[in-house]
Amino acid sequence: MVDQALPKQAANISADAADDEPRCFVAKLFGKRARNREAQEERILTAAMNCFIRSGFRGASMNEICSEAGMSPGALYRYFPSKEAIIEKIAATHRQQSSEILARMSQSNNIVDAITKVGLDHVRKMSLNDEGPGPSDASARLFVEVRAESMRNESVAAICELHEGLMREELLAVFSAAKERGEIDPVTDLDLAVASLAAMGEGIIMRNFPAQGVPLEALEPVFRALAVGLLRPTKPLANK
Amino acid sequence: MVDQALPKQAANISADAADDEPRCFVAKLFGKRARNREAQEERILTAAMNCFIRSGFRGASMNEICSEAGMSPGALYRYFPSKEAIIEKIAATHRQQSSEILARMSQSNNIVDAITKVGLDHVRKMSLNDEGPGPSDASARLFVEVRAESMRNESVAAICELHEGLMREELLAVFSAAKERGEIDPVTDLDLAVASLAAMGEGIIMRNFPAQGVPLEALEPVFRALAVGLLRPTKPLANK
DNA sequence: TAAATGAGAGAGAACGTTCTCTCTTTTTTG
DNA sequence: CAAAAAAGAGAGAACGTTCTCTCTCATTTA
Repeated sequence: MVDQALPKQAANISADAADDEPRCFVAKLFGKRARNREAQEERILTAAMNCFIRSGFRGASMNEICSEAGMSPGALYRYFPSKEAIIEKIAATHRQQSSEILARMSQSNNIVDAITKVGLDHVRKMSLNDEGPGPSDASARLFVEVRAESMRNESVAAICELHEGLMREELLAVFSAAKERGEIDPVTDLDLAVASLAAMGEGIIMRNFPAQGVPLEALEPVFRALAVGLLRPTKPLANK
Repeated sequence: MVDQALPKQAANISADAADDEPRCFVAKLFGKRARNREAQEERILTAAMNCFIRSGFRGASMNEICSEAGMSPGALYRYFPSKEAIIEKIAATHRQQSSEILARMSQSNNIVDAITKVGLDHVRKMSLNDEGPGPSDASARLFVEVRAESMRNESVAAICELHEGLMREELLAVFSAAKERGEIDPVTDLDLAVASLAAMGEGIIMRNFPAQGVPLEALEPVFRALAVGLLRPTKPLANK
């Protein structure tokens, strides 16, 4: 008696889960409705990002975002409870993209090559405006905007700290491994090297060299010099 | 008849110009009134800077600035025609402080020492909050704020470009001199080195290491490594 | 038909700015 | 030098606009 409903639900999951008209509670999670909701949220986020790039977090109004999304305020507020929530979501997405590049850092056994590559990947990803519209320095603008906001908005600060902490950990792990392999001078302060590299990488992303006519390849020796200078790698055949 | 008034003014200039109660048109420039006006402008700018550090250019309201300055809107608008004008003035002042450090760059004949020193000076000046109140990363906040604003505000962009152009010129001149002295590998791309150094310096200032517990001295080897890596100086007694 | 979705007017607060008025200081006049 | 006139400085209410967000009501979807 009590357990009559449960087998029914279970049956529905296995039988109708892929249907167009789900009739059970999983519909909320996987049905057409849910898919539409996600699409709308995406639409809003894309529009908001364009507006924030154009006018800044504080400078862009909800009306501007609504227009860009082709949506009424009533509709938009069905998907996001506040402007703040949109800001936080966009800050999180943007910083996550950064940290994902680091997470896939190659475990090459040449530490200088590894960080040169990761630096270039980072700049490539954050600088080149893959989608058509918008200014070529779109990502750099968003980067600075998020950093500025994180300095006076606790929620955004926490979001940044989360992803930047991950990035620092990742870098530190790779550096530590290289140190143990004897690739790096044991005297090197790894924490300082990580922090310095991160800060300088931010500086380079912020100024958006590719958008100013400096080709990506030109940055290769810059990152290499940075890596050599900060990590003081022992030469392949050390002379000591 | 027509020129009766004029000699009177001229006489006043030579006789009473240094008095407490000037009666001629130079009073407008050097009198008590003018001094008071400057003091008030200063008061407004200081208040506005605190507000902008706290809430950002767009986040701070004119009421907030008025309260901080202990002044009514009516009074404030007597000194600045708009919020925009205050923003521009503060952006200009902040960037000028940066460029002034570069302008006094020592003409040491050791290029690595020179840029290490200038880098440290820059961080010291921009990081340490000399005045008492406000967060310790006040200058870094303003730095990021100005950079963000410069990416979507043409007036602020022009102000930044002015001072940053001066800084680049100064650096380039020093580097060129060093190159001619044979201190730097002739192959080095000086323009790229200048741009990279500037970008990385901005990154370091932005992250405000001193405020995060990293002492200034710790940054000395970082700047040194940066200089060596980017400029590829020839060793005192080159081995080629 | 019941629930989900959206449009759009609009509420209410906050915004940057201006206006009017008062008080003080400076200059001119008799 | 005293009185009158002008100019400067500031306070604070009020302006029109714009802000974020809500509410009502129509339409679509299942």
